[in-house]
Amino acid sequence: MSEKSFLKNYNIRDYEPVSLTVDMTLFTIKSGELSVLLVERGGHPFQGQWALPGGFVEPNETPDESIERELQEETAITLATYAEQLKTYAGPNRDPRGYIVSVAYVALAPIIESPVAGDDARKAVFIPVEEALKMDLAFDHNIILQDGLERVRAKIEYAPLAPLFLEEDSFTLGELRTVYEIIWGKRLTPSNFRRKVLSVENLLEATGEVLQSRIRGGRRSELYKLGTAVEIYPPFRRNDEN
Amino acid sequence: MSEKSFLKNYNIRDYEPVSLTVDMTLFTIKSGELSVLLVERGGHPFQGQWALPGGFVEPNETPDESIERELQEETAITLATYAEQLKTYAGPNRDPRGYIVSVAYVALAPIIESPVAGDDARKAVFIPVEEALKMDLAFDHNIILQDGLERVRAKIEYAPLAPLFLEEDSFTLGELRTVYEIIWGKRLTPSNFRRKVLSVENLLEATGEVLQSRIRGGRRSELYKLGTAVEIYPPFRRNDEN
DNA sequence: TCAATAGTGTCTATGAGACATTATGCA
DNA sequence: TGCATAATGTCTCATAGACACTATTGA
Repeated sequence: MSEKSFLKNYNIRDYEPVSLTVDMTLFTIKSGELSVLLVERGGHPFQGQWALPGGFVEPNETPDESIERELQEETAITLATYAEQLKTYAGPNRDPRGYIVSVAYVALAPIIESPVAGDDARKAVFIPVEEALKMDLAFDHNIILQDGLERVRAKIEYAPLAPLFLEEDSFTLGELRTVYEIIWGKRLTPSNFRRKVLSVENLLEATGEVLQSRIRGGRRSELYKLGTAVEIYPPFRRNDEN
Repeated sequence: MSEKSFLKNYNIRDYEPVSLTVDMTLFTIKSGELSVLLVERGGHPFQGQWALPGGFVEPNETPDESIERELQEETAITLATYAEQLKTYAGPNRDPRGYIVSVAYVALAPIIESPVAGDDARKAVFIPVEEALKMDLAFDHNIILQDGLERVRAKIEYAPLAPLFLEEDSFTLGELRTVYEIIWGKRLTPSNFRRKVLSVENLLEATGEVLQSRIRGGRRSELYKLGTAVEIYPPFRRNDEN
């Protein structure tokens, strides 16, 4: 501890301190649309404007721990969510309060019916990404959202993340396909999708069960759950022409 | 300005300030091996130990600008280099001096014969990555190096970055193939590699010239330079079994 | 001549898109 | 019966790996 104090005087205080925050792009699928969680800012700057949820990193936390805490606070209940670091946005002019470093994350969650407002009575709602991109978000959050969206679209090509958008552990191939269709914004041929996912070793595991209680017609489908594969290889492809 | 001062008192000082640094994994190919630039630390902590080059971000800089400055300082001359953000490493226990945020970058450069030592008289040398990974680097730099290496190996699959390891603007397909072979650590079939790179639209552009002055035997090869393509699609594949 | 590298061409296996066909369920 | 979704199967094209073969140079 005494050494730490000594070292603190060494050269670290020659530099202007900065503040560390985390921001997240929390995606879910709501009413058939890929949506992102936005909060209305309760304080300055950008008061009253919409922003990505986030907050300051506590002195005893890593950013990973901080984002985990934020996720719990925003979604109220403990969800089987997923978060990974996206990119860091920093500079002297991002925030009028000073030099702010924001470590941005991408997080995925099944639909949450009522995300709770934060401590400071912020409103929190899921907004379809198409709409959110057109809004004038606080800070540089439009750019962060754009980057986060691209990450999600790219990453489900080779990582088994799509099932995280589904509420149940077991799901039908049609449900899984719908997730891809919504995120990529294009239709996929059911038979080809089926062949593809089932050909990846250990990606899905058949439960042997069949989905009961269906709303509209159609053959009852088999239920699958995630297998042990950590990578989709060869990856799916979302674009041929693009 | 008065508003800024007011806002500064709003809530930003409720949080422990942190220090912002950048670190880079600067890769090059030296003597047929993928190598990374390491510096010997001149000051505490980890004095005398090897580390990735980096430094504190100045108050008026973004991390991107900071890494650009570091690159210039380390390589002395202005190189056609490339740098992109890798990941941010932060936490209360990474550095005995306090809470340090390090934004890590991946940078690529053609071989630099004599990288200069930094202001604090540090030694700077390129070390083959295989060796560097076995060393006990300062801080969490072993992890950063591992992550940077994986990024390079993955990214040359779909981004036209490999030519950045070559000194000249124009190069032969054999030279380009060798870059891939060194980075991936596996042999590629020359004819298949040729077919692959030439089939990607606008990836390479034939100069019409032929390489003169060859050391050992072999047919003289045509010279190519980078085209306008920003993406290699469909991507190269480095692994089938893996 | 031989060795070494560049460049061309061929065969084959794999994977993905397109799409037909059958199966099963509800209204 | 009609419609909707699930599941199976087939055809074809594009791509990549393996590899044979020719071309061109220096030693």
